[in-house]
Amino acid sequence: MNPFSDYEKTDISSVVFNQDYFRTFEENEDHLLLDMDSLVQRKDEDLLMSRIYDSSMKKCSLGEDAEEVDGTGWSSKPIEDWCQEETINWLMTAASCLGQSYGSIQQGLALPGKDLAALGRHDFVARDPVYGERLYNLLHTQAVSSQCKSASLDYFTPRHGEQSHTDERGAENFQSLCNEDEPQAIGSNNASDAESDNSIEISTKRPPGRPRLLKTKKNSTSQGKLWEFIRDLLRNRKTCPSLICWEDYSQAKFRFVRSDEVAKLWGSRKGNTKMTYEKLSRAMRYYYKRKIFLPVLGRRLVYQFGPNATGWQTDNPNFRF
DNA sequence: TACTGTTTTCCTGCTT
DNA sequence: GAAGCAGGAAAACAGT
Repeated sequence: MNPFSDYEKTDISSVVFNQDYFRTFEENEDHLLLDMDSLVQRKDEDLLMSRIYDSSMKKCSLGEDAEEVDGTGWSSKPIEDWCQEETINWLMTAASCLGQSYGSIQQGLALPGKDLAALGRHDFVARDPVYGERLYNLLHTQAVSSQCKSASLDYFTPRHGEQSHTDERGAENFQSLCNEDEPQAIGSNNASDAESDNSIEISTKRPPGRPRLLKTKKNSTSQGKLWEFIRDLLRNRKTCPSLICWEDYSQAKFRFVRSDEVAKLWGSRKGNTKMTYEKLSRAMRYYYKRKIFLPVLGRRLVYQFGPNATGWQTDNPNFRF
C-alpha cells in the first residue's frame, strides 16, 4: 500500500539497486566504509592524474586558528616537519594515487609529521587495515626518494610556458610508487612504541558554516542525495533492519536502529569522517520543506517518507521473508 | 561568473 | 544529564 498513491505511482522495477555498493559494506562491516569512488571505473589515466592534481593543489585548513597550508607544502620538507594539515594533504594525494577518496582512508593517520614518521608498518596497518600497508610503503619510499617525490609534483605542476603533461617519466615514477606493493627502501624509523594520539582535536571554537573541504575533489559522478541513500538502506537486507528499519510500512514510517552507524555510512559515502547523526538529522529535517520526509511527532529516530519521495516501496519490508 | 540547490556545521532552546 | 528534535544562520560545494 502506498499512502501517497494520490500523489504518485512508482514503478518499483525502475529502481535500480546496486549490489556492488553494498558488497563493499558487507566486506567491511567493522570498517563501515562505503567507498563509492572505488566502484567507479576510472576512465583512463588522465582522470587519475587530474584527481591527483586536484588534491595536490588543494589548500586546506583546520579551523579558524589553523594557518592555511599550501596543498603541496609537504613535498618540500621532511616528513618530520609536516604539520597535521600537510599530512592530510599528503594523505589526500596518496588516496588519489591509490584510486581512493580521502574519506576511504582511516583518519587515524592524520597526525603531525613527527608522529607519522614514528609509526611503523604495523601501526599503519592497525590504524588503517585496508590501506595502511600501501600508505606506509608510499610514505617511506617517498621519504627516501626525493627524486620520485619531486618528479611526481613536477609532472602535475605546470611550469611557465610548459604544459603539465610533458614529463612522462615523472608520471611513471609516481605511478610506480603508487602501485608497488613492496617498498624499495624502508627508513629506520619503523620501530616505534610511541603512544600517538590519533584523534584530531580542534580546541578553538569554529565559526558556523561549513569548513573547507579536506578531501579530494569529487569527479562529476553524482554521489546521490541523502534521502536516496536512506531509501536505499531500507531497500537492502544488509542494512535493513539492522541499521534502519520500517516502523510502519503502510504509513511509510521508518526508524533509525543504529543512528550513529547510519551517519558513519553517510559520512563514508561523502568522504566525511566527521559526520554524526546530529548533522545527518539536520539534513533530514531540511527535507520536510520539500515533503520528501515528513516529521513524526513524539517519536524519536522515526521519520516518514513524504509525497515527493519516490522508489521507497518494497514487496518485503524489513526482509521478513 | 553568477546563481541556485543541497548539504554541512554550529548553535540555542526545547522535549523525552 | 544525555540524547534527540527543531530550526536559524552561515558557509562550502556541485550543478546549471
